[in-house]
Amino acid sequence: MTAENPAILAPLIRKLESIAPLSAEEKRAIQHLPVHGRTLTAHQDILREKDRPTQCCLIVDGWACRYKILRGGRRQIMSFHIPGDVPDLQSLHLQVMDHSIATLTRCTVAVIPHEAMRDFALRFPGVGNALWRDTLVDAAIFREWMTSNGRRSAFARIAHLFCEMYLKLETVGLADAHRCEMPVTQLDLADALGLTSVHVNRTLQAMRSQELITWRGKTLVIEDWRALSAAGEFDPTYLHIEGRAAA
Amino acid sequence: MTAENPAILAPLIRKLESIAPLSAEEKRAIQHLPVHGRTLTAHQDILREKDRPTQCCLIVDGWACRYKILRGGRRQIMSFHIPGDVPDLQSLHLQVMDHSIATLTRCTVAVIPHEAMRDFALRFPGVGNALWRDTLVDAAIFREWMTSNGRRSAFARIAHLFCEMYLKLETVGLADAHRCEMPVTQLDLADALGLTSVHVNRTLQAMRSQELITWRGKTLVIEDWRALSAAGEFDPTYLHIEGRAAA
DNA sequence: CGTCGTATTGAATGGGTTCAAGTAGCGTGG
DNA sequence: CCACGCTACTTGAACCCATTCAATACGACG
Repeated sequence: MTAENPAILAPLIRKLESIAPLSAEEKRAIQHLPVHGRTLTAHQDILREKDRPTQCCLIVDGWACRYKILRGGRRQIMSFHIPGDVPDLQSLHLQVMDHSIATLTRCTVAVIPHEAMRDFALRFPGVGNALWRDTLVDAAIFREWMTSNGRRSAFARIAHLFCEMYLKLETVGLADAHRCEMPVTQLDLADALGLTSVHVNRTLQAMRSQELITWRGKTLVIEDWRALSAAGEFDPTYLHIEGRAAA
Repeated sequence: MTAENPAILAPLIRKLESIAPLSAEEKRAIQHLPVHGRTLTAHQDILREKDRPTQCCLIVDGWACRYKILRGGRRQIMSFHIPGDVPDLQSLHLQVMDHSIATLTRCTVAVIPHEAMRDFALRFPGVGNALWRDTLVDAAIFREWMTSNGRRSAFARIAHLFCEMYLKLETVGLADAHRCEMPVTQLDLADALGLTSVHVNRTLQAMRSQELITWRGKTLVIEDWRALSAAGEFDPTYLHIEGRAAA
């Protein structure tokens, strides 16, 4: 029951290396985690509120999100997840899911039993700390989204999110030159930012007409990083990326 | 440099016991953590954005909050903290503060060096796990506040917050009979919920006229828990309190 | 008893929503 | 290769929840 394919764990290694250096031994150990891969179609639940999972789910390819549905069908998306992320890492310590997790695109995921994760964190406390650290960065991102939803205009919220996603992708080697994948719909964006898709649409048009971004197909290009990050009041400190300070 | 007064660490023990059982040995070890107490007046910063703290700060008495100031003086309060909380626990793993922490009332705090915290978590992995778990519950609360700010009406946001704070206080033995301290101003509430104090005021009046709450001086009474939690769509699952299920 | 922070009230304004209709893009199968 | 059908995107106009600005009342404390 070892990895069917060593490549399946490469995104996790890249992610962890962006948090803390890994020894050769640690990398080898990660490669031997007992995982198995699965392919999921777009818009498919991975976990649902109230579930009690016994395994973690690493995103190998594609995008996923956490979300919650409220009365009346309102949806709040709480985070977007990209290859290398383990969106349900928290389930190691919190039995019950307080939100759902779903794919946004077609996804390849790797399933890792809790048991294996726990053993691993004990045998390699350095990696365990990196994992804890990662959940703390996630929390910082939640705080920032809370701030956006509470105190920023629609224009600033969208700008801020684009800057954030670009940097996260760049950090794990999935973007450069201010160009990245953005395979979500305007409705997904609206539900992440506490807006309506109608208003997201109008605001994106303003953003395009000011030549801050291009977004066609599933590719986002940030045409003017300075102006966009200024509009979003974006300060990357909260992402805690090594060697990256305030804008 | 041991605790000047064993009582100073009692709130931490009560909090940790609400997360996981503690052995007698663990309790004794906590009592011997090298802390020293400080008293702070209301509205005083404990830590500021960009600080690089080398110690943690346990709230022994009084209320504190995390917050961030945006351009134009807008403020977002990201959490309220009560006795037993260690609002800067994250600084163990994240060097730079991405937000500030301040007192809301007169506070007694206990300062604990990072070093001592880390040693302690290594010697008592059970307690270390409880601490990690606590940061994950904090993250769940951030997600819930994000959801409030994004998708709930002013009325529901206030109702939701009151239910949450009451339960948190009750869990550590600081409230019962639907009555608790709420030593914050309407402006603080507004900045936590992404509203203006004017609108908070009007919404509180509606809430009072429906006889859901009484809030005079610094004491909140939830007169109708059922109605209030329904109005706030409050489901305590995200607080991950042992033995407490959905409403 | 004055003073400063907090709470309250009124009226005008506005950012974002709602509802409803129409258009473009794209994968699929005939 | 085009017709079909679905989903995502776009547009317009009316509406509303919450903000803004400004003024007044309260209340705790020295």
